[in-house]
Amino acid sequence: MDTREALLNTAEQAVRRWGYNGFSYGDLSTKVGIRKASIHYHFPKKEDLALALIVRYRKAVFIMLEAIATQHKPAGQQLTEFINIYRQALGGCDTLCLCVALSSGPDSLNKDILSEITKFQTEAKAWLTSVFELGRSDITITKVTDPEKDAAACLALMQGAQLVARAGGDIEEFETAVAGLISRIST
Amino acid sequence: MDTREALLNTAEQAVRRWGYNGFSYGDLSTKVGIRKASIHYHFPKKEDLALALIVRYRKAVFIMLEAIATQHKPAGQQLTEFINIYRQALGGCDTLCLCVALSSGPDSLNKDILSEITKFQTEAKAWLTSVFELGRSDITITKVTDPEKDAAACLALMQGAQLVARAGGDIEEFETAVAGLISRIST
DNA sequence: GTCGGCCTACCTACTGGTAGGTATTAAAGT
DNA sequence: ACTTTAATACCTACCAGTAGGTAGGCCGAC
Repeated sequence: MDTREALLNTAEQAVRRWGYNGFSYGDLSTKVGIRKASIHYHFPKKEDLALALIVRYRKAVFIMLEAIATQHKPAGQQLTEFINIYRQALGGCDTLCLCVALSSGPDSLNKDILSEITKFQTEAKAWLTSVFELGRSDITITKVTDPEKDAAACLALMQGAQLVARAGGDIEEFETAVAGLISRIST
Repeated sequence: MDTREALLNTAEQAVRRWGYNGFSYGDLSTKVGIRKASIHYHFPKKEDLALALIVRYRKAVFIMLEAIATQHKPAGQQLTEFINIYRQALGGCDTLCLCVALSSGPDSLNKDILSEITKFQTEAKAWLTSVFELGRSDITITKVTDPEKDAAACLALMQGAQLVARAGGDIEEFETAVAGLISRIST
């Protein structure tokens, strides 16, 4: 397997579980089976790794979202699939969306990483906005008045629901929190 | 000033800015003007400090919530004040609700702290549930069907909105995210 | 004379990061 | 064909800094 990719995969798991400060080059080295110093060959600074991580993550998510959009399903169904992404990202209530995990402690994060997080959120809101717009016209999402605000609220709800569910260790908390949104989807 | 309280105040600011790993006894010692080792006299382990922190925070918040509840204002107004608490907790977009800050990286957090977070969220949801129940009967909150789910969604929305706003560094992101909820409040 | 509250001095573990060396491979020069 | 060069991908050994935490002493107040 590609070492670089193995490093990214391992680091991603760690960050989504414990946040940016929750992993070290030392941890990575034992888990990937490579000496600590060798990691610096692939990612000179920890920030480089983090940046590569979130760029990869953002692209991966938006490949998924574009795939959903190009199928031209009803808006309600697209929204359901969006919620599913966040539900699945929770795993066994011990992982978060990488963006949520990183945006919670942006102390150690430099400008580039922070702007990547912002970019992720901007793109997500844009995608959601068009879904809510579609939902208003194809009537598969009810009570849509301002798609942009709905999109912002939806994204915040997903992130918050992940946080609450993870803290409680119970995915049911996620379900309860998003139930209201789901009930607006009409088949 | 009471040293113990000064430690808690300083630590709280730090945690709300940078999370649990974002402060150290070394930081505290310089900021409070006490030697590092002396902090261990007040809080033998860092976990002890964190626990004291969140217990104090939870109690403080619920004194505020009870104060709001006992005034017996319309539900819409109570909800507005709840939102205000979270808005103010954001500060200049560099602080979070202590619970949000802590629940984002629960690696280093032991059982006691985690159960305090859960307790906070349970109590918050209970408070919100009764507000939404009231809102349904006094008709100051619209579209209330399931108060419990509304409460869970509301709490998640607040936490998520804080996260998004903090990452973007713009309080307008908070406003946009909660606009939909606010629009359900009828005067 | 005991105890609260603080101190100095120190410890181990670990952090991210650097310096410099070593196989292996592939291309380039003659 | 044979050598040289260079890049890749790793290594050992080390660094300064910081983390949380401990041992034991000092001193004023009751």
